[in-house]
Amino acid sequence: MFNTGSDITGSLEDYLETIYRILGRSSVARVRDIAEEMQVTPASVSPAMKRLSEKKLIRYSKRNYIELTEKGLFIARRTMTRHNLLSRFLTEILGISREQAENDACAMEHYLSDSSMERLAAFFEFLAACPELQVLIKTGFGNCLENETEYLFRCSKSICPLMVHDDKDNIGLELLCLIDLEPGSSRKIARINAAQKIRRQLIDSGFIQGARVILIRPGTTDLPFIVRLDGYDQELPAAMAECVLVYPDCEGTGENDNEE
Amino acid sequence: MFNTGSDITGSLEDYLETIYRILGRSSVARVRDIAEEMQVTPASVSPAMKRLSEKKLIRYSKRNYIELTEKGLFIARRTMTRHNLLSRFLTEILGISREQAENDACAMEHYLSDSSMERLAAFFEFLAACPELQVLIKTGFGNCLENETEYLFRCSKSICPLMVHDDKDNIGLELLCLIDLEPGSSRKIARINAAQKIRRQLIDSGFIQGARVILIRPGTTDLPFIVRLDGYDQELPAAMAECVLVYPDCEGTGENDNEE
DNA sequence: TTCGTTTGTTAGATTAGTCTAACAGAAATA
DNA sequence: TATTTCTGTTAGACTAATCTAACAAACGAA
Repeated sequence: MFNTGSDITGSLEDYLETIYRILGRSSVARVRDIAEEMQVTPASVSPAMKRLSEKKLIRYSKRNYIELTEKGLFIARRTMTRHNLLSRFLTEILGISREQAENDACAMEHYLSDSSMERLAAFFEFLAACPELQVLIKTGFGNCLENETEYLFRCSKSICPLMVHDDKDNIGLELLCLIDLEPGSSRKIARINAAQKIRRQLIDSGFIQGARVILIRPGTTDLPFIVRLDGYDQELPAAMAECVLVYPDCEGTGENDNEE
Repeated sequence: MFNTGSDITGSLEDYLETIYRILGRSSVARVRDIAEEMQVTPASVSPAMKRLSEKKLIRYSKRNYIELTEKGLFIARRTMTRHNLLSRFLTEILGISREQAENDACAMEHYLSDSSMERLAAFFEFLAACPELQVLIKTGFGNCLENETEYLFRCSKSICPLMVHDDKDNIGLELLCLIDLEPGSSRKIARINAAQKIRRQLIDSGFIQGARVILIRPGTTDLPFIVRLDGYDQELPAAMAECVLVYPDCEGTGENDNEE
């Protein structure tokens, strides 16, 4: 349905990757092994092997062992590498659980382009070359995630020794709350100051750092705020609007300007 | 084929997202607009609208305007948010071109789990709260990418003021080259010291930072090295093996230990 | 009001991927 | 050797998504 980089489908890439993985730990790969590993029936594997065989990605004659061709090996390895890179990013940088990361990576690996893959690989090399920076990111971000109950992102000297600004409660420049804006003002979101359910709801609705919001109509505890995002007006109960912190200047920090 | 988070397919999520985007900029959404935006024929859109209608994600009666239901709006927004997060990560952090990033994000957005999405959003908030760190990552990584011809990752004080180790040519601890290892030794990869084609080939083959390699048989300029990776032996011409730098100790730096 | 033009639907084909159920070949066992 | 078990294939059904070609409805303009 979507492009996969190679000229084969995501499903076939998965079959190749699975064969690769099996051959990496045992001497032969059979239909049954593949079916088991991929949680499909052998009846699904058979025709898939036929398709792979036609595309000259595996060597296979009926009821025999399965071998990867040069070309098949290449695609399998590349897919596996994408998988590893994505999975490592999710676990090592974002701190996602191994299981969830594997899940996500399994699906996304088919759609990461060559250039993105290369950059992601370079990113890990960069972090490896800068161990101090890597530690800073991991512990800093880890710290932020830990006090999830209050979900306050504070950049203090204890987290980030780079800080040049004063070690205030906040991040140096004061943030505004969405509810304090004048009607009609347009700002960029700096942070969602909420945890759990409210945080999830706001993020699902597109309230992410760097996104631009316009306050259309202020509200009260009874009357929801109306806020424009992506050119779309949506209602926001006061309890939620309170949690949206924005930059004080219209342009945001300028750092993340990705508007046209 | 793969799980999408919502209980609908990636294709239907795309339709919802497109409708959302169209309604964000104009007052009505018609079959023709959707077909044009998604580069499919109107004959493909019609049945898709029927499927969405059955799932109560849009309100649609034949030959009329298309409206999102509450539930459809929710899925559309969440998909869009995932898209934006992925696209921003690819452009802002990895420095991928906007076009390529859009492409990748378009496909991957359907498979990023809720928890990963939330973490990615938090990651941007974290960087926003630590502007110094953000600058460090962007400029540092950017610098590394720039001198692509020699593709040397050096962590010098000019890039990273955090450096506690000496400002040597290399990253503090000396790296070894794969070709200098004793046969049978197992090391983690630190960096690929090559650009362009050789770099691409090595990465495609799974030679990424943190991956474990075992030198099975040393080679010469004529005889390729044999190296084990993912339990798989592969031949590596000397010219390529020379570019693989590994950590001197068996455990790697310990930072990225993701072996079982 | 009538006739193009635009817009949307339907029919029918195709591809990919999955399943269950039935069958076939090979290996193991009695 | 005969029979049972394991393994793999095939047939047939189904779903999702796309296309082309033909048709139908609505709109606009003369």
